[in-house]
Amino acid sequence: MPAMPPVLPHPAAAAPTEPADGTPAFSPLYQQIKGLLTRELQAGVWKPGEAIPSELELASRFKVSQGTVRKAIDELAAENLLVRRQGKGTFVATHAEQQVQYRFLRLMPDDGVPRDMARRLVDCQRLRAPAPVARALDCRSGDAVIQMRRLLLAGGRPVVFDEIWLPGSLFKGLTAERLAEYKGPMYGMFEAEFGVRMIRAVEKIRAVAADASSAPMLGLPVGSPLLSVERLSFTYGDRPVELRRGLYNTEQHFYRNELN
Amino acid sequence: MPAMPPVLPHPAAAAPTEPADGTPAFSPLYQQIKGLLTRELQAGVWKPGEAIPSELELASRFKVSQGTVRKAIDELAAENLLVRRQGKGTFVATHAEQQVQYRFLRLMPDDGVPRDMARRLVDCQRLRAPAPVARALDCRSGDAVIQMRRLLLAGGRPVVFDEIWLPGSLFKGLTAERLAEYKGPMYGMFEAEFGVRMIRAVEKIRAVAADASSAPMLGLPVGSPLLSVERLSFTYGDRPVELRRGLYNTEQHFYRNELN
DNA sequence: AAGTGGTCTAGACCACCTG
DNA sequence: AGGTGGTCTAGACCACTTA
Repeated sequence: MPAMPPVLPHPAAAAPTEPADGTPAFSPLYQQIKGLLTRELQAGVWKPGEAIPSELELASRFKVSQGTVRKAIDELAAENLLVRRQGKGTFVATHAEQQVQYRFLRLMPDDGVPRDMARRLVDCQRLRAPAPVARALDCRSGDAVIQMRRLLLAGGRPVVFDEIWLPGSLFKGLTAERLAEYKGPMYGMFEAEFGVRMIRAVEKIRAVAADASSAPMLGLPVGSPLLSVERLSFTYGDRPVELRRGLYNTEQHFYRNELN
Repeated sequence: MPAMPPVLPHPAAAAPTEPADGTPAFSPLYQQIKGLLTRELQAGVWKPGEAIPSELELASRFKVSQGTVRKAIDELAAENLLVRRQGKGTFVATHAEQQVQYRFLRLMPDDGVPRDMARRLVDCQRLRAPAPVARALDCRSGDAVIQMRRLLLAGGRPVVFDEIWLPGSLFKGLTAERLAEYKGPMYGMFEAEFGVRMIRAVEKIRAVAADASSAPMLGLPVGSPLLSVERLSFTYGDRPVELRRGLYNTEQHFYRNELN
């Protein structure tokens, strides 16, 4: 006698084949599980670096098979929200305690050996969002934002000049002092101190000429070609939470990208 | 009575746990299947755009379950070697007949609406590989290579000036005429006419100043900042088969990149 | 030894496409 | 109706980690 086949579709999967509005909207079970896990991550049920419950535990909690939980976790791991470690468990991804110091920084020295860079804070102030910044951060022009500028140095020489904009509402109490005293990557501090986790980002890259304000910062003559990297970073739910414009001196470094 | 459990490990999986040399070298079944499929792709058993055998067909051919074939194909699809189409089959990926005209070109106009660009061939000649080109293409300095230069134009204005180097051994018979007459993306021609398929690429991006030879090509004054995009493209087995250096005018375009 | 993720199987059913 | 990929299950066993 063969194993009992399921008699009914799984309750959570019982969605109409084609809703009235024409949108496809058929959601496999594992996608729903993925959504539930994402919401718990967003709510901070499990902190960055912590283990989430085991696959079997989650399977019994959600009343699905291990394989279904597994597929959900697979996708979250592919999106770098979770990290699997065989024999140990599945962990919430974190920007801190990471082998790569800057997960989003694609700059490499010409010899290809990544070395870690020193940081030097230039200034940090609260002010009202200029219109383009407000547009990018999806807040109102004039809302409180934090602007901060800093340098990254390789071998004592400035290589990157960053100007960073953060929504004031999410980063209350962020001051130059707290920035200065924190060790490790800035995104690590953001998630540990402010609960803001950068999930993904898009960059717009151009070549520009160094102007009178950026040239001295990088110790270059005005007019030198610089890589302009404008980055918009997102947290859960595709909410933009950081706008950053970096000017890179690419005389001894390059921006590395992989295509496939 | 429960279903008969497997009595022996699957023959193909019967690899020693720890070989003498210390390298881990445990290969799950689906990885071995993936390797077999990759070799058949490389050998050209199935041409770009064609369907490969169905999962059940492959499963019975390899004497494994459908799930194992499925996982192998999943990975190949994630690497863009195969394309799955529900209800139709699994197909060999191709650079031709693709919705995106240039799969590897990340350049976008400022308004974000991708338009297709015109091509203009500048020149195309065979010559002996200079040392740096030979090093990148993993051939001997002095070997025959094809050098070709061309422009991409948006709205009639030049935006990209490319210099492309190809190993002569793989592209016998490539001439300016054949390039000019071919419609569609160049990589599409490479795979259709020469059986060379670009699988992945790495790019090194810098900001440079337009020099006396590039500035006129792009209709810009000498010294204008340009994005320099050096791309090395690989085919199966990580063999480098194209070196390309593009100079992008980023006044009205930007290079778009996603991080996650 | 126990717990975790990783692999593999066999089988059922669903969604999609084509004759 | 029949074929293809896509989802889901239940269960076994393997590899890795920790105690």
